[in-house]
Amino acid sequence: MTERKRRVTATDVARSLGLSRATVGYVLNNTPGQSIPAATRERVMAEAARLGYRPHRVAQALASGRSMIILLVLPDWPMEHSLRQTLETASRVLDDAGYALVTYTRHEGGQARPLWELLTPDVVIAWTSITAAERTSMQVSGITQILPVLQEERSALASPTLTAGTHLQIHHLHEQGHRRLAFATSVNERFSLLSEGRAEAAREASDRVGVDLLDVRPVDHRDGSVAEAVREWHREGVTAVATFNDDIAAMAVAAAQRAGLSVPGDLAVIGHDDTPMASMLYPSLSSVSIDSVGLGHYLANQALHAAEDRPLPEAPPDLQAAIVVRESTRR
Amino acid sequence: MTERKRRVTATDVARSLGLSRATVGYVLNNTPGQSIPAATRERVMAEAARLGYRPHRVAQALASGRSMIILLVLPDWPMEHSLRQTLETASRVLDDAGYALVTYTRHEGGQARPLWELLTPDVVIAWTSITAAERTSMQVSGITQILPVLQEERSALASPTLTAGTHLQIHHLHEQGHRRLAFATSVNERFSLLSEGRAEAAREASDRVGVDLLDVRPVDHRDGSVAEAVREWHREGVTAVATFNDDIAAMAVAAAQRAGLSVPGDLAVIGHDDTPMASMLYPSLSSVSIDSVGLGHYLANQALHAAEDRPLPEAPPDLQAAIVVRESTRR
DNA sequence: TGGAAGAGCTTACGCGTGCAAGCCGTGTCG
DNA sequence: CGACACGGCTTGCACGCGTAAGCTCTTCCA
Repeated sequence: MTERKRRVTATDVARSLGLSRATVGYVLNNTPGQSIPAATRERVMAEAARLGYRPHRVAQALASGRSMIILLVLPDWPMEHSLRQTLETASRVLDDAGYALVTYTRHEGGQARPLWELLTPDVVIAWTSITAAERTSMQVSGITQILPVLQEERSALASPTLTAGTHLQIHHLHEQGHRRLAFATSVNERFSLLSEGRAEAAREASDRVGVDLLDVRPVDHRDGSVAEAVREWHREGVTAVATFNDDIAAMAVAAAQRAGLSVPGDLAVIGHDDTPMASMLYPSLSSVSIDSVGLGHYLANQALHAAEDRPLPEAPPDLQAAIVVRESTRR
Repeated sequence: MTERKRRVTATDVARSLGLSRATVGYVLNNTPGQSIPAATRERVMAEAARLGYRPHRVAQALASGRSMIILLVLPDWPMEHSLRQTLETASRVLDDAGYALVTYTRHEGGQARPLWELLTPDVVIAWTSITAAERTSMQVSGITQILPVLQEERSALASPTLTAGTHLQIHHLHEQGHRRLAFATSVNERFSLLSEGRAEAAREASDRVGVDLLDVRPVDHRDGSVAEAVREWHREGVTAVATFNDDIAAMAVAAAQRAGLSVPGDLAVIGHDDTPMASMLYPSLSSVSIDSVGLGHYLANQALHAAEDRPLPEAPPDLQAAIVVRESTRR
């Protein structure tokens, strides 16, 4: 009784029906090129259901050479709301196609055995730059499909999607009548890639719409750099700040309030990502909402193409970012 | 050349050395009960390294019946900072023992193929209540080790750890001289288990220290219920609010400010979980910091014991919660 | 009426590994 | 001098599945 229950295998189903395992396999997999009468098909399906047969994924993976697992390597960012939505969407799309999406956040300290060695995924999506060593490790583990998302070379996603919101921020501030702006990024090293990209986008957008971007700098609340930044901005006549994300925006608002400035009266602030937090604060934060669902679809499709060795569609995703206007920039 | 590189197998190593595969296997696994001279051991190790041999986890899993994967089913909460730290810790501990920790957040809509069917983990840790159907699905998939974390029956973790912080909140507010309190929970259904637990803890703690807990209610910023709550509290002489988490606390602070009340002057507010956000706001939020690292160790150890069929230690984890005093409750 | 075509199966191998059981040669002890 | 232990290996099966190749019997047409 303490003995562990053996799981039901395809052999059990076959034996119970007096058929061969192959036939059962053909039916269950709907293998093309086999002539099996509907009657037999039904008998097999019924018996499999009756016995509670579940294919053993591990054995399938070994035999077929495909694990039906897609591994998404995430950057070490706090998991924001929009990212979660993206993941959910991607996961659902992949699930419909029979794949499982597993997410993996790397540790600071570095893990001894990275997850791709254990899971043998069919595809790895690298939503963060991966080192040469990691790349080698993947290849040695037999992973041939490695999709970069943020990498320089093939960043279909990087430029348009991840910086479009920044352009919108600048446009919005300009529309609100602001002419002297600043951009605040994160001191967090992990964001550097994205942070740089958005800062650059802010410069471009400012040039284009004709406003002065007087300052771009990383700020933090712990070392007093936000406080300092806010003071300087005010002194130099900056009337609005665009930020890298909602966290930075929240910090900027708090610093302004501490300095006795009113938001948005003395300083307008706009965040990025439209975190739930943005609408919870006072003043509520204007922000940029990302098409996280669309992004999820895009990621999933990229992965599916790669998994089935089809060429990747080169068309950039049609993702929309949108300004969400709230109190922190409303006049 | 376009042909996919075959991966290096133990057979390759054996052949290249003129040894049998079994010997290679014994050396690589350090199998006890085998007498293999150091010289041979070294030859095998060297050759394996030279060829870049990596054991095929899938084959290992099939042969040994153990996947060395531990699946953590997470509630559908926003992934907070402390949770991330818990996961990192647990992941690292498990990694040292050769296990991989995979996290899985269930979808609202329900996924067709849950991850445990695809990964065949050795252990599933359910950090959220799982339905009977899910339990059956796991068992059919051959998973015998299912560890509940939040479940009624065996909630070694639930009561002490997840509600200790609430007691601290009440004590802290009492110490600060507050005598008429309220407790704000989340309207979010997903939190209900935890939410209820903490609300109950708040009642207990209030009784014990001798303060009046005048109101316990779920609040939200979207339907105006926070605003209403703050108004009523003020009218009834409530001077301090303890909350379910930092999000609720932030909402309460914002609502108070909107109503023209000062925090903490007119209303003191304390959060829970010590989110990074807590220190970014103005006024900064007092909160409760959880021993997330300790929790991670605890989870990992539970999983390890289960994975190796050892009895679970009944001793409750020695986890500490601590008040972090910031502006929102400082007089 | 003979042969080909095909329907409806089965047999058998491979995926890469863990591990029980066995096999040969040398040394030791009674 | 024979039995026996043991070091140092090898042979071989199992894990559960995908699937190529083959096998038998019927049908159909020249």
